[in-house]
Amino acid sequence: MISQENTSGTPSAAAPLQQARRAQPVTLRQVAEAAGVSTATVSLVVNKKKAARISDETRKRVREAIRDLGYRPNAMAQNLVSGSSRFIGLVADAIATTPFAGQIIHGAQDEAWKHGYALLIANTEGNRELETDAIAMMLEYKVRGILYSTWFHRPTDVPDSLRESDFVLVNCFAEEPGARAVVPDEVQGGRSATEVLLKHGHRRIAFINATIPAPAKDGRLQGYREALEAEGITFDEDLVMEAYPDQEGGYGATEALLKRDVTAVYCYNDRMAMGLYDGLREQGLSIPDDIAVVGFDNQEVIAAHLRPPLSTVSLPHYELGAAGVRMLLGLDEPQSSGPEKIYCPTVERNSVRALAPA
Amino acid sequence: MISQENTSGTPSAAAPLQQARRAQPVTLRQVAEAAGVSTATVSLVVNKKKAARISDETRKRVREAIRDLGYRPNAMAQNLVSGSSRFIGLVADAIATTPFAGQIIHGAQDEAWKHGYALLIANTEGNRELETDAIAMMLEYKVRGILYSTWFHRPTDVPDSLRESDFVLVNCFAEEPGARAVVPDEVQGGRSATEVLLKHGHRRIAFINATIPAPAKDGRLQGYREALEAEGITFDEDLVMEAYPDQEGGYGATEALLKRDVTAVYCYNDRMAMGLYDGLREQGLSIPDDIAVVGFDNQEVIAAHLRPPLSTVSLPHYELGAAGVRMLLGLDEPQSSGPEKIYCPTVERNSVRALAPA
DNA sequence: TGATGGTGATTAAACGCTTTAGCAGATTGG
DNA sequence: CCAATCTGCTAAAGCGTTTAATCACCATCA
Repeated sequence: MISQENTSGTPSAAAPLQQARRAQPVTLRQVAEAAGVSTATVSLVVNKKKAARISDETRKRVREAIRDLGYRPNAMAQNLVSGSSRFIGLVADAIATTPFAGQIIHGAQDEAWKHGYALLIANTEGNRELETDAIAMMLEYKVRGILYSTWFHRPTDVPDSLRESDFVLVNCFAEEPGARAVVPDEVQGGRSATEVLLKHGHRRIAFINATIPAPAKDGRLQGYREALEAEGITFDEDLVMEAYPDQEGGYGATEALLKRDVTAVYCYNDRMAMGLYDGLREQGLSIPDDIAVVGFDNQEVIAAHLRPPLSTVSLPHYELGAAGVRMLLGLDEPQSSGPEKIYCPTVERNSVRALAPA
Repeated sequence: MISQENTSGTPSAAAPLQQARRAQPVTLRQVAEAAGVSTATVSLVVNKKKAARISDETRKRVREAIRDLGYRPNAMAQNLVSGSSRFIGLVADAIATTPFAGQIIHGAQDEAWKHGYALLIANTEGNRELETDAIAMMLEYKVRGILYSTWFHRPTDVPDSLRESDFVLVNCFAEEPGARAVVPDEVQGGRSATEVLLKHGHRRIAFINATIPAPAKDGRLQGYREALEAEGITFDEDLVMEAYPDQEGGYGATEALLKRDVTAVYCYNDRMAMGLYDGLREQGLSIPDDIAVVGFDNQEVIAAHLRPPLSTVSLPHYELGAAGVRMLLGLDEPQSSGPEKIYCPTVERNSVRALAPA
């Protein structure tokens, strides 16, 4: 633990209030000298090579030296010599606005660590230039591969430099053949959302869809249809409305919704549901007694804390991140074609109640 | 662009549907050979050393070789030889639940990149074991230093291994002398929140504080007092209430609030304000006409989309991240003592209106 | 003419580690 | 008793860079 620069034991005068100047990191060689062995020997015990023939005596001496000196291997030197880095890159387009990217990161990190990889993350906030720099940085660190993720499910184009590495698209996809991708299963999610309502006896169920085109818009609608039809209910186009997918949109849809005489409504997302709550309340209607509501996305801050707490369908961001890593590493059996679709689980809270028999 | 393993031009049969097997990264040596010069020469032109004497002719040949081969420097080799890595570690305790950590990351990354550093991020989700592993990983990558961040402002203890590196606490602090820290200026924030109300003519202003102890609880209250007193209004203890700092808490505080006969209320955070909105609406009261409301935190999903949009005070997470990096790198002049306090700007929306003269 | 200086490059060592081949000495086998 | 085998360890090469030292060549100058 002795600094090579300052063996006097007194704090450097140059940095009086600062933390003590860090010693140069301890190297293998220093451990070797301290233990009176060669660096090769130290390396062998550090890496617990079973095959290596080292006496228990020596092993012990080395381990003590390691402990005494506080040795930490230099991962960069290891990567250099092993020829392959232990990094996986993750570029995200919006880490700072929703927790969605955070959940992807969380999942990716857990899975990556499980396989001995560290995550190199870059946040681009939609800035193309930053993105290019970020990918360049990852390429220079010779990452094992790159996860290219977006905060909402959408088509994307593959940046040129991305192609210099192995990559997987996460929560987005590209037409480009050979571009592997993981996305949420919107259709199944839409089906699940509708089934929650169906299960409680609702038959006339409205769907407030988004106005803006997106895979979610089509998928969630289709899921709604499928669930209805599986119950023998004919799809009624009049029951699907459209609004801008945020609180204001949901609020604004209230009037149109009430004209439909439904007992339940499935909203494109939680934010719309939040707005709708306000609209419904203004009309003196109570949830879930007068009308049942389900959302989509499971945005905790909103869904779990609305009054009553909102039943919704969860976007599997954590799983997307984890599955992205597995796909990158080739651990899942390869998809026959198209993106891998991840299941969207439903989370039931209190915005749906069994329909009282008429 | 020619793979050493497969020069036939046909895709490897081993990976029919997969992406083409990546070629081994191009090295300096290969560029040197292609350009007919030594590796030293290539290195010199890559790094644009002004001092180096290289003919334009050679420079051009080298650059062409670089372009043709698609050369990218190996950052790990660079770090190795330069003796110091270009990494800054950032450990966060909750990236997956709120966007707060995301904003810290965003700020830290921008500032780090500005100085040529890449961010090595680890999410611990409050798991001590993960945290230890994360710090170990960063230490092995010989990071320049570590930013240890928490998602809400609180005291923390410094994990032992953290001390092996330079570090800065971000959004948290420790008694430990020499532990540098950056935190939000809660007192100023509380003052600002109150001033928004004062500025619009309000005099009887309630404060719904949190029940759980935290620097924010004390600081925001003190700011409230200071702002009041600066206006010559004597602090009335009866006007400060306490509730659990979430939606339910805010909702539950409605009744107590209405007993106080105030024209405005300042909530400990946006989530409480959200609950309070519900409570007020149920009482048939309108915001901001019957009562003005300000929150704290500026949680976008909530504050910007409540009806009416909530005026609030922003927690400067982005700035915390950036300032953390600057402090780590020793770019800001050192604080005389205690954590550096970052300004909390107010963001005015529509939940406050000038008080009509009585 | 020989010293001096400038130009444009190269050589070689070093960074911290892994790993293969090999060495010396002890033990065993025939 | 010598060869073969085993045991415990080390020497040295190599990973992809950077950089100080050096070199060959040519022009200039006294």
